[in-house]
Amino acid sequence: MLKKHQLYNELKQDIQLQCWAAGSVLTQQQLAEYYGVSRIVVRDVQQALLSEGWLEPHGKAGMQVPGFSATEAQELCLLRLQLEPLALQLAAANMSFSQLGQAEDLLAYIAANKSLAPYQRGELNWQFHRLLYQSCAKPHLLRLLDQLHQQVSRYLGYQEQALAYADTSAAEHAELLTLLRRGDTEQAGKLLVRHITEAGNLLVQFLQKQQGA
Amino acid sequence: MLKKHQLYNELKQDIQLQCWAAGSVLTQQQLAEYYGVSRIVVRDVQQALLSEGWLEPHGKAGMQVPGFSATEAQELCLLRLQLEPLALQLAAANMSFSQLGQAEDLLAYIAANKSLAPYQRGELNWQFHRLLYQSCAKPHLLRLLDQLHQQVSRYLGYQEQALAYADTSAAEHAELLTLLRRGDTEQAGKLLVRHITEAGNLLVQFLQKQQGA
DNA sequence: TTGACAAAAAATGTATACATTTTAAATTAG
DNA sequence: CTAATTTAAAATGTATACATTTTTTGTCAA
Repeated sequence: MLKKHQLYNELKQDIQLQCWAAGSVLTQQQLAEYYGVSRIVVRDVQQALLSEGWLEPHGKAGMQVPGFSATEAQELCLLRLQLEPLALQLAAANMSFSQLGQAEDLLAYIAANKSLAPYQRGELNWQFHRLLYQSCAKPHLLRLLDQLHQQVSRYLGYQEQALAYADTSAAEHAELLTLLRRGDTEQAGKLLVRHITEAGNLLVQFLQKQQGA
Repeated sequence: MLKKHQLYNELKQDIQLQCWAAGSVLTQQQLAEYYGVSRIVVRDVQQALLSEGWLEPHGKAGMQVPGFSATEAQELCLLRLQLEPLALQLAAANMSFSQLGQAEDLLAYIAANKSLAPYQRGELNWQFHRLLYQSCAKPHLLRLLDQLHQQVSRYLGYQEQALAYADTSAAEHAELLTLLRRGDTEQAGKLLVRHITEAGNLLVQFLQKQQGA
């Protein structure tokens, strides 16, 4: 029988992989039966996923799997641009070489495993970014960034479109590390802005095309 | 018998008013007995308050009432400065006169009731700010701002120190409205930055003094 | 006295049962 | 046949009971 955090992970992933289609209304009973757990557990998990944007309220019965919109993706990109460069700038001052090393290990690991599942790759990429911001010592800022990442990662279940971008992305990550090691915070910040903007534009364009069709 | 949202409001307010001192560990049973509700309800409310920063995890038993620190207040101010001017700028383009009117009504109401409880005054002040940002049409940005406000308002339970600032604050609010009505987004943004910075500094200084003692 | 181990008490997690609310259906009056 | 009101079904909220985990207390041996 599934434990709470297991159900949390499974349901989240099932939503990301669109096993539950956007727009579906998921009731407690339905999920409890499907995953073989008690309704209480479902309630807790639904509540958690609700506060993280993986589910939306739906009147008084059930919760709804949210859809995708280019507008929302654009907003998320805007917020990343507003907060991540700040986090990087603040972190740069306190960043240790061991952290830069950890980040480099992550890049190497991603590069070595060419055939990771999209959502795994996305998760590791975020871990890389997260590592760069870690030293900013601003818990609330980091919390907001984690939330934003959750929202963005919901969009990256798709992510066939992002595979084309993987190489560019990896190259920019490496360059980011070089600049940080050199202490060139200024350039690192500018690169990060480009990096986020590019990824955002790619996603937005993809969604716009899809909305047109 | 208290309903869920009633318990939510009462407990939150009791924390803000320091009926439960910072550092206290609140168990489900304790709260269930004290407020005369079932543990299930307490669980839900605790979870909600946890995600909003009114409670913190505490090992595996109970949740802890968080304390106050000048550093945290500083961070919250920084984040407000990073996000609220952006929201105002985006909102300015779409702002209607009826919204400006609503905001003005709010100011008048606050001015008329000199003897509001501190937390009520704080709530109304935020409603004013919120109204100015509303038209930005960025749900996630507004959500983040609401979260930040919750965090800040936790600090304003104190707020004897903020009473001295009330007049200045009201004057700046009025000036903000004048600038917006005139369409001078640029100046309005600058004033907002000053406004948030001043309030932040006052709070931080107050906390620093208190930490010294 | 101290440290470790065992037993009991307390707290949380989870399931089941019941109550309330909401939604859908069905029946009836116009 | 339509609309409205009533009735049944379904979903969620809440309480109680049980299971599991954690913490504390107490005892015994070194």
